[in-house]
Amino acid sequence: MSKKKNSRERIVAGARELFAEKGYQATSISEIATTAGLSEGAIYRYFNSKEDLLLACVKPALDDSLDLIKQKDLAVSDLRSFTRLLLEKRLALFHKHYLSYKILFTEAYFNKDLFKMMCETVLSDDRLKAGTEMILGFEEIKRLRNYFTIMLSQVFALWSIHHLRNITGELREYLPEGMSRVSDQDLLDDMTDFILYGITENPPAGSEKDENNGGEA
Amino acid sequence: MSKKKNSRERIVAGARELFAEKGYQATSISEIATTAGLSEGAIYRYFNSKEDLLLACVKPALDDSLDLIKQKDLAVSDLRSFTRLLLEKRLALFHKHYLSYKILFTEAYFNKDLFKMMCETVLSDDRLKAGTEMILGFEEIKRLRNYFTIMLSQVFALWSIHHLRNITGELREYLPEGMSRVSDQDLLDDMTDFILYGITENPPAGSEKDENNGGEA
Amino acid sequence: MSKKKNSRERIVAGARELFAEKGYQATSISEIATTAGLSEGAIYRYFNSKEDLLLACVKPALDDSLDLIKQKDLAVSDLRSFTRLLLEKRLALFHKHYLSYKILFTEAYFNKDLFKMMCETVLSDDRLKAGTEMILGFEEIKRLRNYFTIMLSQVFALWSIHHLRNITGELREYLPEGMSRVSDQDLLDDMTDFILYGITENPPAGSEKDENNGGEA
Amino acid sequence: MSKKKNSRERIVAGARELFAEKGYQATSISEIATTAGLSEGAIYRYFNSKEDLLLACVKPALDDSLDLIKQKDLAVSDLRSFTRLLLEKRLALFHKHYLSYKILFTEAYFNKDLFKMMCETVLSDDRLKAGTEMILGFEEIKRLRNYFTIMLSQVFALWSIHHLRNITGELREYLPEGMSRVSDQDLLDDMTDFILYGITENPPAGSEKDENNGGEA
DNA sequence: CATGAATGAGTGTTCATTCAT
DNA sequence: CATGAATGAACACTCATTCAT
Repeated sequence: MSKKKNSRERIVAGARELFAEKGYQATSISEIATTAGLSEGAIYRYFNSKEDLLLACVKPALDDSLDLIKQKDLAVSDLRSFTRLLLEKRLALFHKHYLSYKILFTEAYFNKDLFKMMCETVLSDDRLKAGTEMILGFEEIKRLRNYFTIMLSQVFALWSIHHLRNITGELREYLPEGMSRVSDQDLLDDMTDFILYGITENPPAGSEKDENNGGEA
Repeated sequence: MSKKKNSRERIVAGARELFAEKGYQATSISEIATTAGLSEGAIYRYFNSKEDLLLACVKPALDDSLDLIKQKDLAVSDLRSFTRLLLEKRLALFHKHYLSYKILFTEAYFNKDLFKMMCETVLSDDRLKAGTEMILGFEEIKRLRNYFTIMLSQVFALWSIHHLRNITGELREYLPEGMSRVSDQDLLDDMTDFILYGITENPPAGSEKDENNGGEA
Repeated sequence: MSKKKNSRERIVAGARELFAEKGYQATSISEIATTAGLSEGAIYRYFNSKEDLLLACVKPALDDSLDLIKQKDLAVSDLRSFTRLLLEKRLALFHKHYLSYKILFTEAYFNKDLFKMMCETVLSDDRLKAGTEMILGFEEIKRLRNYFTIMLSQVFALWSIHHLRNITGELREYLPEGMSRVSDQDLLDDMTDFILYGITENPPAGSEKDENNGGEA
Repeated sequence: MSKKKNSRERIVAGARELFAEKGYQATSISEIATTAGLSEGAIYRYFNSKEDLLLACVKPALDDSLDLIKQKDLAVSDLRSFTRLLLEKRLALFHKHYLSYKILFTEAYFNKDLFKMMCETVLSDDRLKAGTEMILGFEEIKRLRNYFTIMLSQVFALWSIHHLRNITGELREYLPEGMSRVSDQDLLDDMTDFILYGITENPPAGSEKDENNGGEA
């Protein structure tokens, strides 16, 4: 059983890496098998199809993602902490499941099942309801009209920053001197301030980041 | 000659649509030929390879994109107008070259040549220098540390919003009641305010068209 | 030991059903194993190969078939009884070993070993000699020239009728109203008369149960 | 065009031979391609799938078969001529399309589309209606109850004889001295007499075969 | 006596590309 | 300019068989 589990996990891990690296279509079962140290046929003992394997690669990330907003520790009282915590959790997910999210964001549009899985996780009724309720508790938010859309877009913004930091190497020859390597803590603080106060306003005294020394994933 | 040009353009237009719809790998030359009303062999009279065709599909969008920041009309004096104009130009590009950007954002990571083309356009020395100079002229910006990164991320945020609005149909079954269909003008105003003042601060009197305290979708 | 025999028989029974239903090539060892409630590997404890299993499926039918003409009760004095008895025995075999004959008639031509097994059983010297001797005893037979061929062909005719009766369900949509469901007894009587007197001559008085002038299906 | 047609026909002819020789499942596209002097991929320019090719192999035989009973020359006045002509036509089809019928009789049961094609041809309403009408005109037929079934079964009987004559070589080692090599004319005469009068009755004077010297396929 | 993980050769099928016409 | 037949390598997937346990 341990051997079997080992094989399955080796397959998934290798496939995830390859799918993220070269794309789903450009990755062959044969490559995945070689990476896992198995024969092609062996893959099909664990997965019915290449697509099944794709879904399996991404599932843990979506499961983890689903738990994000349910967690009790999101129930913080002030908007700044709430916003930062949300970003922090999201960034932690991007760290932990970087490859999976890379796969998701590039393949989901072309794969109906993946798209469905992603939507059902990200846009589940429960999540939306819980998120909306939390937000409605904050009076400081002045412009709610597109709050949902804006928050969603900031997730992609955060992803794009995280992703760019990860491919700095590939960008080096195109970027003048390499993008600023900002620490996670600084990035989170900056984004929190940005979301709350934009680029022109100073954060209110006493709300500044110095108080945020909490651990990070 | 006009016939030839005609054929070439029919090929590119059809290929762009197919690449955007189904992805590069999932689109066959045969399909493209059929769409263009030509034979498979005819494609190779205009393009040396499928990849060449891919690059050709995306080139006009990148060329247009390159002109964006060079234009004189970006030389506005106040930060709000500058920011809004930048967003507006960007959104206009997304409108005009929606299919091309869809292709870029999904294929560029997996195609070295496409990636290079995109980087050389988006991250060209000229662009960065010009952009940086403009920004340095505005004293209102309080937190410049990651200004570049943040602005770049907002481009992806804007793209994500635009894209989500375009696939509303596919999302309908996953979203509670359909995402708010905000007009381009409102979207640009909201994003400008968001970037400048965040979600908590009111814009300075007189800088906004409207007071948006309405409910949320 | 009883367990083992049990397993072996379960395998053979399941395989026979699957081979008859889907064909030899289209049936996988894995299916057979599942049907028998065993693992794939277990099959190879009882059979050296899939082909071995195929032969085992069909063997009992051939063994039974071999006994047919040897039996003493075939030694009847009149031709009608002899002919009918032969048909009756044959039909009984088709009933008892329907699946096996289905396999035989569809696979034997493509499988040398199966073909050999079948020929050695059906066309054995003993059988032919015994059959010929019996026939030579009947003076009523006017045209012996191809008696052997004709009798052999009637076996296939009988099989085709029996088989058609078994797949009535699948034929229903193609047949006007469903083929006449004739009882075994009537079928045997009809065929006997047909073989002896054809379709135009009435059987001699007293040699038939009934006068069949009824309509046709 | 002539080249193309040539290829298609070479593929079909080769496939038909291989399917008949080794069975559908046991024949690979690669073999068919080699036989036709083409690459594997080329097959798919002419047929969408292996199954399509199978149907194409068999179609001409079924088309010809469909025409059999429609032909005017079947409108003969006496039962003997009618019966013999039917057998003769059938045997001619078996000669002309021997390989196709071999395929049909071994694969049709396992291939729904083939089965359907065969049934729709053999059991078409028109055929049955036309056949029934013709038969009803003959008063000599004493036992009509299973006339349809019996005639159908005689087709299989005729097939089995024809087939056995074709595989005499393979049977030689199992048969005492080789089966009687009866000419087509004699076979048809014998079978006609058999169907009309069975094995015991002499045909009425003057109806004998000497009058049948007609050409044969 | 039985398992089931693993193999490896094979399957039907697709497709970018070439080239004679 | 354009065709479309042909290639050949690749693909996802299957399966009879083996073997360590």
